[in-house]
Order: sequence, then structure tokens, then C-alpha cells
Amino acid sequence: MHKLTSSLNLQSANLQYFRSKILAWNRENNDRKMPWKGEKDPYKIWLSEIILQQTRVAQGLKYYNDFILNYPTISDLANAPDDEVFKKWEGLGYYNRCRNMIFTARYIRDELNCIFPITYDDILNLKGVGEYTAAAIASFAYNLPYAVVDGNVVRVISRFLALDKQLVTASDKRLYQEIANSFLSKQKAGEYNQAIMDFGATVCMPQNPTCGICPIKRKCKAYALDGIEKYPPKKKKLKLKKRTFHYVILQVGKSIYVRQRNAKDIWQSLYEPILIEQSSVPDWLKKHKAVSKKSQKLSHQQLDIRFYILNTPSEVPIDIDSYSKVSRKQLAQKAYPKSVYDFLQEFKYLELAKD
DNA sequence: AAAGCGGGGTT
DNA sequence: AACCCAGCTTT
Repeated sequence: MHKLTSSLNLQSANLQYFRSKILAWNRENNDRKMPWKGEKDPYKIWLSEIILQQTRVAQGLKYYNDFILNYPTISDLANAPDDEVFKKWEGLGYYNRCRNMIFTARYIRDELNCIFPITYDDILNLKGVGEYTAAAIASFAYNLPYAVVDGNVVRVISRFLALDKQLVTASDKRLYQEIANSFLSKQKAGEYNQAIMDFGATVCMPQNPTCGICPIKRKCKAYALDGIEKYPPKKKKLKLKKRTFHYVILQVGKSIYVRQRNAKDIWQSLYEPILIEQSSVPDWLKKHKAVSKKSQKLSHQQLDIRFYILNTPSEVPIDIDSYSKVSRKQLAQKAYPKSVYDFLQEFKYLELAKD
């Protein structure tokens, strides 16, 4: 190939070594089992990949099983009400994924007659599907020769080549994609992509990789340099924005007031009680004691959350037109941020009142 | 190019 | 407390 290949010393002998060792490891030593493995239905592959974006397999597993059970085909998912789908996604995080998933299911139902796209470019055009996910679906479902570049692949390549780069800029992305393409087995694209990700997850792990049993350590440059832990370089940690939420549970009879979050902010599409966001306690709330306090750390924000229970609307001197009174039965069917869900659960708001 | 977007497991 | 996970979209 060209400059890139030679500067990184990617001779075909090394490419072949890497490729064949990874495939052999996969056949002989990879006992990782996941329900979507070997799956050929592009709908199920797509669903698993959306759920697994920035999410550990162990965490996504039960969500995948639940979605497949309730929505066995893409039309089942497309026909489901938004709130019902979000309730199943609740707790998984990055809720834009869920919104895009619903949009794409309906797009495929309405525009593609429920037929999942079959080319890489058409798959890539789906909302919520980027290069990684498109390559995963194209290779797993159709064995098309597109190399996946996810966190596992970046780590394995960075170490094998002692490549001192994170995946930050578009240039980094092109570099890793090109290297991954050259390593890819074009004939066994699906098998190879699955293999390298399993390898990264179970052998070449982020911390304490098991180099002793690694099938490619003989040519691994980071291993030779005794610098496995230096590759890939650490991401710079962003400092957390601090926010304080005062949630007022305004009870009227068996109902409380909630609304759906629609602003361009965290937790879009999820429901919440009456929110006052300010660092200090509002004067009118000072005579009430917070019945619960929670601290929640997001990837980019540190939330200090306090809950108050009030019983009459006149005690709440703010505009609550955007909220509606919702019964216990209806509350149980909506999706909430983790901290709000935990509160509602602890204080029995999600149980049906039996009287 | 950089920022925004969750929640959890592991060490 | 640090690190990072089968990343994508918007600004």
C-alpha cells in the first residue's frame, strides 16, 4: 500500500500473522457466548448494536433479551408506543439511542416496507447508525468486508503497533479505520470482526490484560516495549459540570405532577416531577425538609438531587402548566432517570394503590 | 474539531 | 477515585 502502511510497518506477513492468529484464537479459545452471536437477522443485529453502544455486554444483555421477547420483528418495534419503548430502555442511558432507534424502526416500516437495508451505505444512512455499527451489521448479517473500529479494536491495534494515538480527531479515526481494514479478513469479515472484539474484551482488556496467554504477543510492540499499560494513551478527563436539582413531589390524592423532558439537555424524553434547578434551596421550600438526597454522576455532569413531598398546589408558587397530574397506574408506565426512578420506587409511587 | 449525551463494572 | 465500555449526533 502507501505511506501509512510502510510507516507503520504493516507488511503483509504481519497482517497475515495478526489475522490468522486472531481467527485461530476465535475458533479454539473463544468461549464468549452472547445471544446475538451468529445471528443473521439484521434487525436483531441492529438492535444489539444500538443497545451496546458505549455499553458493556453484561449491562446490555437483559435489555436485548427483553426487547427481542417483546418486539421479535421490526414492525413490532415500529408499532409500539414511544412511552412503552422508553420504559423498556429505562436505566440504560444515552436515551438519544432509544429515540433514534424508534425513528429508524418506523422509517424502515414506512419507507422500506419493513425490509432492512442490505448495503453498507444504506445501513450507514440510518439514524443512530455510525461507521462502527454499519460495519458490524454489514459484516455480521451479510459478511460484507467492512472492518469494525470500536473501543476494543482501537486498544488491540494501539498495543500491537505501539501506536500512541487515541481516537479523538477525524484524522485518528481515518488512521485506525485504515489499519483495521488492512487487518480484516475479507473472506471472513463477520467472523473476524466478532473475533477481534471478543479478543479485546477477554484477553487484551483495558486493565490487566492477560498477555501470558495472548496469541499475538510475539509481534506485539507494546508487549515488547513492556508498555502495555501506556497504550492506548489515556483520554483527557473532562471536568464535571455541577448541577443541583430540587424535585418537588406535588401530591394530589393518589396522583403527582410530572412532565416529559423535552429541552436539549440530559434525559430527553424521560419523565420527571416538578423541577427547580438552582444551587440554593428556594425560600418557599425552606420550611420543608428533603425526604431524600441523591448524588448522580453522569459522564459530563455531577448532579446533586433532592426530593421534597408537598401536598397542596398552593404551596408551590411557580408555574406548573407544563406538568400534568398523573395517577399511580399511569406513573408506573413511564420512564424516568435512574435517580428519579429509584426515589419513586423507594417511596412506593410506582406501586398501584390498592384501596 | 469539540462538546453533549448515562449508567455501571472493575480495580 | 480513575478508567472506560460493541459510539453517534449536534454545534
